[in-house]
Amino acid sequence: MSQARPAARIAELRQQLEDANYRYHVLDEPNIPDAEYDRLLRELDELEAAHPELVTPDSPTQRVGNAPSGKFAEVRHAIPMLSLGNAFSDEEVHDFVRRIAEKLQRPALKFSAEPKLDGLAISLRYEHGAFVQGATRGDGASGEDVTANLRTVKAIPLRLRGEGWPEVLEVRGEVYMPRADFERYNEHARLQGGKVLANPRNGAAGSLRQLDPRITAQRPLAFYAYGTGLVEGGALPDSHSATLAKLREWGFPVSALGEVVEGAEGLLVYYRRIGERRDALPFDIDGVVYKLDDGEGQREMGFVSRAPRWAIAHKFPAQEQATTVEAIEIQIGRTGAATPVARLAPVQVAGVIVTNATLHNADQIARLDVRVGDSVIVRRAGDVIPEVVGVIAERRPDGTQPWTMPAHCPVCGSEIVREEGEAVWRCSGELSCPAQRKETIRHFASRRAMDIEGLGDRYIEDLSDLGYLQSVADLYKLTLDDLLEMKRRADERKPVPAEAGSTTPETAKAGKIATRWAENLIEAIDRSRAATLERFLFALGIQHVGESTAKALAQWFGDLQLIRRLPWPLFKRVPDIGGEVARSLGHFFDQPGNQQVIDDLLARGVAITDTHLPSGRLRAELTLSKLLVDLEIPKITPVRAEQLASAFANASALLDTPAHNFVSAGLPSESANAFAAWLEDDANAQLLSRSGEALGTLLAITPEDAAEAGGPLDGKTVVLTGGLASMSRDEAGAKLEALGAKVAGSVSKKTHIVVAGESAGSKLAKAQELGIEIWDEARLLAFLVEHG
DNA sequence: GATCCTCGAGTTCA
DNA sequence: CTCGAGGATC
Repeated sequence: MSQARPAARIAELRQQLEDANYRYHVLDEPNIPDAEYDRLLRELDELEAAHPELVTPDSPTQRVGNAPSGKFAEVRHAIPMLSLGNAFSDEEVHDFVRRIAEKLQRPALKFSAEPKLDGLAISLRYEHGAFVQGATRGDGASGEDVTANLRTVKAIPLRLRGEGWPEVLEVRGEVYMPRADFERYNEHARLQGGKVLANPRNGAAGSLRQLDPRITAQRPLAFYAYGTGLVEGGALPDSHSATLAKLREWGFPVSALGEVVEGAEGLLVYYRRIGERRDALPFDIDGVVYKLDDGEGQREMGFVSRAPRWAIAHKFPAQEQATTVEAIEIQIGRTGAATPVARLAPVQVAGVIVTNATLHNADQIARLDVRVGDSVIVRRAGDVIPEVVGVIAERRPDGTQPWTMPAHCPVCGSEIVREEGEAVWRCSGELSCPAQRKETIRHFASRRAMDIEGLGDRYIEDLSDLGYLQSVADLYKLTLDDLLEMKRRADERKPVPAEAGSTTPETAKAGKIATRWAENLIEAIDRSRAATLERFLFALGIQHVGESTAKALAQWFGDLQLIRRLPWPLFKRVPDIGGEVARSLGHFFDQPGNQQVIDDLLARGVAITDTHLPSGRLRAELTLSKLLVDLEIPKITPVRAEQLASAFANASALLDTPAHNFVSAGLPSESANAFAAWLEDDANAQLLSRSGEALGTLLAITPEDAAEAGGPLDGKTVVLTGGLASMSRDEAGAKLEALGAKVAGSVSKKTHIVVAGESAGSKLAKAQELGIEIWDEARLLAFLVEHG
């Protein structure tokens, strides 16, 4: 750099920075890394500081102004910023096209179509190529002067590029916040304890209304141009698409998704294509906009009140809606978990009517401070499940109270309690609580458990309320007559609105249908009698025992009679079962009521189809030292357990042993005393004795051969995502497991292969990010064929 | 004790 | 799908 010619260097730096900006925001082809950009900007800043006389308002260093202005001035739009008519259905789009075709008497109309960003409409005024004023849309006739804030938006050029632009040019477009930037900003704000933005749209709007442009400069705002306003001292091309192309040349970002399409069919195809990509786009859109492309046609169509007749916005079903909370009720789950659910005034969100939304737990309610009577924003996040995003504070009616968890279960009246350090509150009624009983039955009968088809929620409700089902075992006691009687009584209880003049033949028909239903259900229950151990264990609904743990238990121990009598520390020999889960299993089997249910189930014909000996892999795990560690005795570390195990032959030898004998075994006196003290508790001594016996029994029956048949996928972790055409994901998972793979539910760096089916989502994205091997369905099928 | 990875549990509507 | 928490690992 030559000190003698700072002006030349300044001009060069500005050019480089502007080019970089243009390539980044308009062409989407960055040419220099961010760090390099920052370096150039710093150099320019220093040069300008040394030569203040060379600073111009359109320099890239001058984006962020200083003094907060007091208030926004009003700006009158030379040409009003119009609103657009809306279309919500295909029919309305056809009407729109038909109206134009009739008036213009022209077939094959061409439209310029582009996504409608969910941001804030603004107007930018350029005089002789320099950005002089920017305003919000306001009411369309006049808006607020937010020039200082708009200058901080890097996607907005401070001076126009190229040539041929009019002396005065107003550009219209949308300021928005890209979704990823919004998330990043919020994450940062949360960490700093700052204010979190409700959604990208509000974020963009709020950012532009900041009085201090230095705050706006920190917000990740972006911009797309979609049209023009006043044009003086020059002319624009006479079609919308060509105008957009010109704007792009002059330095404005223009949506890359814009297209020129023909006729109503073309518009609808475009609408669907964008709709499919909606979730994957980096920004929120609320629809697409169609504009008649040629200027002559536009002029001929003219305006109706304040909207052009040559353009329309075709909206997507709203993903977020406002509604009111009519009540907050709690639901009791299978484990007694009390989940608050908001009852909402019905509202259409993303195509379905939503009346309920989970509030997860009491903490969540406290965080959002949702109250009965509040207006709230409801969203169907990504998939389908509605959630309350936030409260509209301004609309809170007077006299509302913060919500609190009720002290008693609304179903059984038992106390609702919360374990130390846990997030969930639980009804303490256990199986005396009808709600928990019903949920337990529902879980038992569910598809992935015993798979009793036709036993819907309503019937569980009725059967349970009318006393036919005290426990899951009673399912296998039901007779055809029971079911028919139940149905009759249930109908009496809550009669179906009786149709006047209902005739006998109809009643007979209803009777036939009921009989048919009952027969089918009885048959389904009968089919479920043959169950795998894995499904059966899962169906019991033991806390912390889901499908995966149930499967591990079945594989390692193989026999229900063994499992149901195992002291809890032995469960810890199975990988992924720790103290918490082991105790939960022990607690379940310790309860006589549960053992009775199991006995009843077996007595009524439930038969485990795959009983076998414990897995050979278990043998290596069956040592006294491991058992001693699993008992969680204070001061007994693996090293101390090892010492005890080598000095004593078995668990019973440890009983009734004075502490000094433990010291002779090599234990420090502290550990020896702690162990002796632990043994003094009868319950502990008994647990040790029982566990020792169980250890011996297991050792006696566990086969020696630990070798497992090695499959081609041994040791590989596979994740399935998306839909497969040739089989269900479950089937594919079973086949992969048969080849030795471990099928996991989520992608991590430990994953070896991801099988991506149709419309795979975030898991596929994550796999690509982590550079994990990805198979499509064809690859999977080829592999399965190759290996049997 | 911290961190990463999984699993369990709960949830909506047609 | 998302959250919370249990288990494994360093």
